Amino acid sequence: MPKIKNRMIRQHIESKIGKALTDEEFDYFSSLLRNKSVAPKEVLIHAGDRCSKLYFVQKGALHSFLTDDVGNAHVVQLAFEGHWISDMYSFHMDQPALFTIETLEPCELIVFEKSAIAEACDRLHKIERFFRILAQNAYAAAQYRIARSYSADTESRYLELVDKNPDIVLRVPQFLIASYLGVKPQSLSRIRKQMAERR
Amino acid sequence: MPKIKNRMIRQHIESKIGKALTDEEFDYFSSLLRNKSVAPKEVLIHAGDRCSKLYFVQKGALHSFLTDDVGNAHVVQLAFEGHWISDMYSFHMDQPALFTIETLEPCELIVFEKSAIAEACDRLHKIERFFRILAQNAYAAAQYRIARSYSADTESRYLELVDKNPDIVLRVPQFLIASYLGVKPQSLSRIRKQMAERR
DNA sequence: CGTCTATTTGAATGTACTCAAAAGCGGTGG
DNA sequence: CCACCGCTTTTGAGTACATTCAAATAGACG
Repeated sequence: MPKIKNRMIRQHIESKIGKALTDEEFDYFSSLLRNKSVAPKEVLIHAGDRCSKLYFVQKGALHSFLTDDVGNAHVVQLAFEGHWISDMYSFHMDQPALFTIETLEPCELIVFEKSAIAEACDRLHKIERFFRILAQNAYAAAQYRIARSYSADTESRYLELVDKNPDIVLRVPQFLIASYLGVKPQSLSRIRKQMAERR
Repeated sequence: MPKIKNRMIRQHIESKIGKALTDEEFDYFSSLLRNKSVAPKEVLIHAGDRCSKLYFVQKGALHSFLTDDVGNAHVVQLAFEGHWISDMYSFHMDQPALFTIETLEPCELIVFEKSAIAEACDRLHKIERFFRILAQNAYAAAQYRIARSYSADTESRYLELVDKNPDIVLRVPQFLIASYLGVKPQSLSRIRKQMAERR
């Protein structure tokens, strides 16, 4: 029953734009999107493909990563309930995707096609605003992450990550967290050991 | 004469949204912004302040940087003609600025106040769209930069930077370029030496 | 219970770092 | 015009920290 399943996204939109959608507006918007269930370890987007979708996470966890020339994977984003994930570079720039996006858990997603978003933005000013705010928030978060990567060491960033996302250590394997923080799993293991030894 | 001075921004907006603004629309928009000339080495935003402005660079060069706990500066953005610069984190999140923004050359800027942008976005759907696309592009560029920082070494990123911005070596001191690339000036100097030795 | 993967630990290595000093470069004033 | 000054860039030498390689331990799952 999509009305129930999409309640989360309606609240999400309304809270971002700071005003309510009419039922008519939301029904229209709702008709443009679809729900998708995905098993763990499924790849939604392969690096190199074109990505013309945005995914909203209703339930589950995913990560995006890139593989460098020597074959090492680097986690770029970890996404949980209420987050968005996609290859924004590919989506907005019409270029091959930089990242691969893969589920970590069974996921309930809402899929937004690029064409549907374009249409909704044309038709409803409120939806255009929503996506403006979404992009701004994402950009601000990216800036913050860049800032932290310069100004804080791995230990601080690990603690901040766990603090903001307490269940991350249960839901995401440590080697992916290490990768997200930009270090090797051995290094994160040693950092955690040091922290434990200091109590 | 503002009409002439703002022609650049009008073209910029129209090219981003893919349609023309009426004279009426642009005159209204134009009335909300102001021009500003700034001498080199002037600080526009101090880290820690609230930043409620966006700057569009008509002429000149600027950089944003943050200072870490041990006093090292890290360049986050280099902005030239046709670019935007601000502390987007502060601007969108209403938090203290992460970065300091400083001119490198004499600059001609267009200043957008947050309140003016909010008003223009309310009034004109086209302007809302413009700022959506702007934020999306900025985010995509940030993702690309993160991807490159993982997958390419400093030498490749230096070459890419110079390639995309040939006059950067003339306009920006090398130690700032090094900082932008995330290394010490000594390291960039050595990298350049190695490149020269390989011919 | 056995297999596969993740995590931990150890030892050696390497790359960028710090400290330090010299050389280069640009602008100012004598 | 040249000498000096401040700042940037280069170069050298030693260091530190994450990395690599390797192996052992621990956990998860059929």
